[in-house]
Amino acid sequence: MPPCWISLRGSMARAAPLDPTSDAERYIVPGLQRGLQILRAFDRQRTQLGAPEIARELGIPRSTVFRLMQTLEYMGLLEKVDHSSEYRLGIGVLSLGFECLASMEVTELARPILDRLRDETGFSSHLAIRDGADVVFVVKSAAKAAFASSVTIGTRFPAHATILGRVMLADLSDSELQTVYPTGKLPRYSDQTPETVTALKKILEGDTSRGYALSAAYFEHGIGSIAAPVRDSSGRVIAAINVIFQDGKVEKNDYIDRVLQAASDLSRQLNYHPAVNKQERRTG
Amino acid sequence: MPPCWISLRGSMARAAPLDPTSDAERYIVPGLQRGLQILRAFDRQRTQLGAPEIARELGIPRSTVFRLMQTLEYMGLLEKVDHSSEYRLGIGVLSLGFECLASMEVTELARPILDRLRDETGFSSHLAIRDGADVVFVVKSAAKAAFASSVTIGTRFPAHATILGRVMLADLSDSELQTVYPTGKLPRYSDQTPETVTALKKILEGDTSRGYALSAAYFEHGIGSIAAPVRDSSGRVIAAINVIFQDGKVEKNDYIDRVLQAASDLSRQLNYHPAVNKQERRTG
DNA sequence: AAACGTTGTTTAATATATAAAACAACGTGT
DNA sequence: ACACGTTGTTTTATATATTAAACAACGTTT
Repeated sequence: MPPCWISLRGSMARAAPLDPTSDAERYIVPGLQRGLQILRAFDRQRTQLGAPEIARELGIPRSTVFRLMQTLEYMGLLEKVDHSSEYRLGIGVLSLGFECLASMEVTELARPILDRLRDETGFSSHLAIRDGADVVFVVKSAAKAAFASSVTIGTRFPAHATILGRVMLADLSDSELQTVYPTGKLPRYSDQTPETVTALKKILEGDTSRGYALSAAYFEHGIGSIAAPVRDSSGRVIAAINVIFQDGKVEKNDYIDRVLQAASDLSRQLNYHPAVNKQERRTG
Repeated sequence: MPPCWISLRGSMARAAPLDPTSDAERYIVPGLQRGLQILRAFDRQRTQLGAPEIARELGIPRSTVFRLMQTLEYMGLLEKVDHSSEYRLGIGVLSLGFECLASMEVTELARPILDRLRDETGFSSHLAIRDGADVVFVVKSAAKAAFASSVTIGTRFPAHATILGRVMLADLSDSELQTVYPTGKLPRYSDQTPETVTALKKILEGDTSRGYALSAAYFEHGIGSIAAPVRDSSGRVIAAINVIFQDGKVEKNDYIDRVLQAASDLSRQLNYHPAVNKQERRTG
């Protein structure tokens, strides 16, 4: 069963602005906010929804949802499912997402690199970026083998529970970590997931000194992963590359260099110039 | 220079509702509509925009745009570019588009088929669906050669001017064509683009009898293409598969069967059962 | 340096969307 | 056949978003 935290509500406001005079939420246009909330109510599990269902879930009056959905249909973001009264996401939403992707330089450059990594290792490889406490997959090169990655582009995971995320979190300063995790508490997904920012930092220190991260038992048993950071010209980590495989069946060390190399290649294309004490690793 | 009709405004309302009592546009929520218009103002050419610019372009008061953009930022669909006052599309939009893709059965099934087609022919292959008078690319398998497809997922083209589009339009009845082209006039993109629905129908008849469509001089000189329709269990054309190549340099007939086979494979996976008089074609 | 055009942000009057209520049209169970 | 719960749609008073105008803070030009 697909895990429920592959949810798209990651970067999204859950509640309506509580206090109209509160700082960040002072000028929120409800019509727009709720319209977007409606769009986000659709996901892989629930691909088609009716107005009443959404109204209940979001706590918005039926007639308002009705109007909003009509607007969304008019804009091509929703479409009526056959002749029923339910809606599903319309192809119009594609334009948005892909324009976003297309405008990200990294993704353009990453594709051939991921493909090569996939060919070299035989594993599915991904490029992900961080959005707050989430990692978001933006490019994927699926393994040709029977065991291939099932994550799709746009999928979100909790950063602290994935290798990809750890590699990116490791670049943050203490104060930046504080911003990402204001409470200091982290949700658990397996018995190895760190529970507090302090515990997370310990793990990150190890990752940082090695320059890559191993194993993914923090999140899901049986899935192994190797990840390495991608840096831009300023030296900051802006993304991460990984490969995934069935844990225990592979000798991880054989692939670390490949992943590091791919990440390093991409970093170089982004005009990252490694510091002097950074050693080049190469296989063979 | 990239052509301007690779625009995402295809399925979108250009003007605000003119007459509030007119039929289809009676219940449009302006806040939502304009918020989405703002999102759509971003494209490959203009990846970052400021509020004044958008206000001018859409004819919306500055202060309104300001509020809408603040809402969009709050929802994770826009993000401030560094510390300037400009915005770019945020990663939040990915969640929308890809949930849509993920919910489309075709795309899941199409990928391996497109990859095989690409490997067999050496050309970039695509799956596209039709949205009104547009074709929208939804899956792509890029050629490994130097000459690869530059279209990205989500790209829109005028259907009547592309092979992919013709293959899908050919499945429409006269009345459906009427709905798609109410005026009967078609914009021209090359001297071979049909100008009227009547002229288009002539071409479509030929495509239908052959079961595939050839050559793309209707749209852009120098680009060749072969496309074939994908049908669902009801027998209706729901998508189309194509390969593209540099025109004149290849013997098209060598590849027609491959494309037909790929389209047929995908159709069969969608539970399409060909009619009795439909002959199976196979190479070798 | 002063005048000007930008732009980001806020205010306040007015135009407008909202949401409760009501209606119609279903299906479902009794 | 009737009562009941759904749902799609429309109305209408009221709550709310909109927008012109104004302010502040820039950078340019003269």
